[in-house]
Amino acid sequence: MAVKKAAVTKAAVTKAAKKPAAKKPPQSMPYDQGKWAHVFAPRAPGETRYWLIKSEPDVFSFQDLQAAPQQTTQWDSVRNTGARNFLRDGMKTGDLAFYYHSNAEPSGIVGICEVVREGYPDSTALDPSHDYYDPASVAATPTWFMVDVRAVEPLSRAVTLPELKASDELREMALLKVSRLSVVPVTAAEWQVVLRMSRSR
DNA sequence: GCCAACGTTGGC
DNA sequence: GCCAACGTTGGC
Repeated sequence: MAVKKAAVTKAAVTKAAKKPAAKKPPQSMPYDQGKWAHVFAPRAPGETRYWLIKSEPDVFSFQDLQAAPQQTTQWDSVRNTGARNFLRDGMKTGDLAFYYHSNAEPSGIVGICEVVREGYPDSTALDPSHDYYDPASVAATPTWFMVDVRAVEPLSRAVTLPELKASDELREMALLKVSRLSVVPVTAAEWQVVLRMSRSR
């Protein structure tokens, strides 16, 4: 059963872009040589890494995850290559992830979940009847991947986007630096800062 | 391979 | 609803 969680298609009509492009875009490079190389680097024995996954609560909230069988779901329907690389090659079983509610009131980090199955082909991309079917992705060489995540616990208090932005210690947080990636890495230091914020007040 | 058009995310 | 950011597509 495939639940759409990321890359939610809006019914709204998108206006055509109209500004002349002036800049030249940075050359894209292999993900393991770019600024995210460290999240794909070999790990120390037993090392846990941290992530943040976004979902619109109207589509699939943290409460929905808690209510799911085994409090687990497939993190499917991601159709962005950067996020795909994190799902396919970065996240390992036992890693922890913040659960972020986007397009919410307020947007923010609301819970913690755990990776319980490492990247495997996203079945929604292979199913012609699915809204997120991608004919370019075939079973033998799948383009899109997903992981399974299980709810661990809600934060005792949600940490909102304005709070995250206001923190000097989170100035370099990927969530705040790179827009529109539905899966982003979180450093161990940032993880602790957010937890501390969630426990305050 | 370049780059303009187009599509999507998500904050505001 | 608007639009900045940025990824993808496709004509050439």
